[in-house]
Amino acid sequence: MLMCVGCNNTSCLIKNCNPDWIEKISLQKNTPVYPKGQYIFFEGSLVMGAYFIKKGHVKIVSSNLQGKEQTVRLAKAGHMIGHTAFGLEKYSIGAVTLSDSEICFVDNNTLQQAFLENPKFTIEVMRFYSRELRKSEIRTKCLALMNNEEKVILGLLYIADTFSEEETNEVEIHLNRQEIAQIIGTNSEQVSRVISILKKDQLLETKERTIILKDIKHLKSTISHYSFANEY
Amino acid sequence: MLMCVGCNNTSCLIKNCNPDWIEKISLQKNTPVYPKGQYIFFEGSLVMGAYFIKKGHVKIVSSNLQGKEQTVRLAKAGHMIGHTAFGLEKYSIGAVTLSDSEICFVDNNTLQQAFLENPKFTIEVMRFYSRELRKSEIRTKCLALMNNEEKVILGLLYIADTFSEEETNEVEIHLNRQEIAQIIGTNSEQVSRVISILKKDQLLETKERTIILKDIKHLKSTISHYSFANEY
DNA sequence: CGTGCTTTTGAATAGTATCAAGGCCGGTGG
DNA sequence: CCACCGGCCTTGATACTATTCAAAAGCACG
Repeated sequence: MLMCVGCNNTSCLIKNCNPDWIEKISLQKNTPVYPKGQYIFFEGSLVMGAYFIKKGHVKIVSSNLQGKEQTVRLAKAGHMIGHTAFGLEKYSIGAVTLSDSEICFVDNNTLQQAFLENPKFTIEVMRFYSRELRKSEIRTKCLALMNNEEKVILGLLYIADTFSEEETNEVEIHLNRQEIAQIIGTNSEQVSRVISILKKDQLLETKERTIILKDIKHLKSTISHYSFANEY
Repeated sequence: MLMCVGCNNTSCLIKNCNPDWIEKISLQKNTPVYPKGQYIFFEGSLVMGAYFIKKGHVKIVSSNLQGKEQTVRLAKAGHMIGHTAFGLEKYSIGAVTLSDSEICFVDNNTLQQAFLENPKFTIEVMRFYSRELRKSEIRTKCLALMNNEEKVILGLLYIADTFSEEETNEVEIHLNRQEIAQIIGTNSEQVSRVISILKKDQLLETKERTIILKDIKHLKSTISHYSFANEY
């Protein structure tokens, strides 16, 4: 049994509950270990509760019936995925791990009670959703107005932001071309082309199949006219 | 002074506060009347509080520095716009009325206190943001995967959903081609072309400059393979 | 009844997606 | 250890879609 007290994930939203509730949630939740590439929940399945990422990286995906898949959000430790539903409701999105992950699941009933009795917790969850909504809306704008090259740069920066722990000017990316393409709504060939151009411009290197961004600041500056602040 | 008690907007989130807080907010808020086409707040301005739409329709917009504007969300009575910020923070988006509107403004301090003391209110605001996030993510998918014709249909349905009060199979739309184009990330010519096609197919009529959707159900069915549920 | 804006439509252009082929590993099995 | 196989990546050619440019028609307003 993994207790929340002593959990090293300082950004976990559950930490905003008061001590007895943190213990209550500790006892109720479970925290499976997901290997890379595993589904956490599927599009169309029933919502039983919410997931709090303790460790690892996750993509939120949505498909059409022809099987084309779009990645609509990336999430990392401290993020909440799934959502809180009253009664029966189905996920309109799915979630897949991008790296080995540990993810805490809390069921709807416990969550509802926790919300009612822990205002600070509820407020922080609300603010989390509010922030994510803003980010999603800025992404909508970018995907609507940008050309392919700009979109690829946006995607790489978004991935870098999600995957790098500390502030740095150099980040490694381990997603393949297809996965990057699905984040920005294009195909793997286009991603490959843009990466080739950026390689010529010395903005990144590729070693085997990992991409190494060499100059995050410069990359950011190339698309900075689309939004102020570092929100993807 | 417009008091919340007796306000006919049943879907207002503030109604979830307890009676004394509803009165407190009533006394503090103010409710300007905005004519059509008016800015409620600008991209880049300071966040002083949140706005609750009492009456009317609003578009949330975001621009790049070249002046191209994208509409990222539509909002109607009962929706909350702007967001709750701690300390100094700037809007990354702007809001413009699409029809004559009445919009209640509540400042940050009052809101913070209300959140702390009205769990039900906070929960409903959280759930509102959660729902909007899901809708935004489904929109991301649609805009990424759809072709132009499908996007126009999506846009028309989204507008119809926002503007029509009751469930009906026929809705009038009073936005111009340019405004529709900005919702789906294209230009007015494309919108015009698709509308011509849909007119030939008897799915809509145009009278002067208003668009009348004649068969919402049929329009929905043409893009139904992109998502289940009626979420835009 | 002009004047100016929006809409519509066509044609030219640019950009993106698709198709196809070859190269580059990494893994497997001889 | 090496050869082969399969998957991913890269690049080019082609087809297609969407954007841009332009012109004419429609409508709204003074």
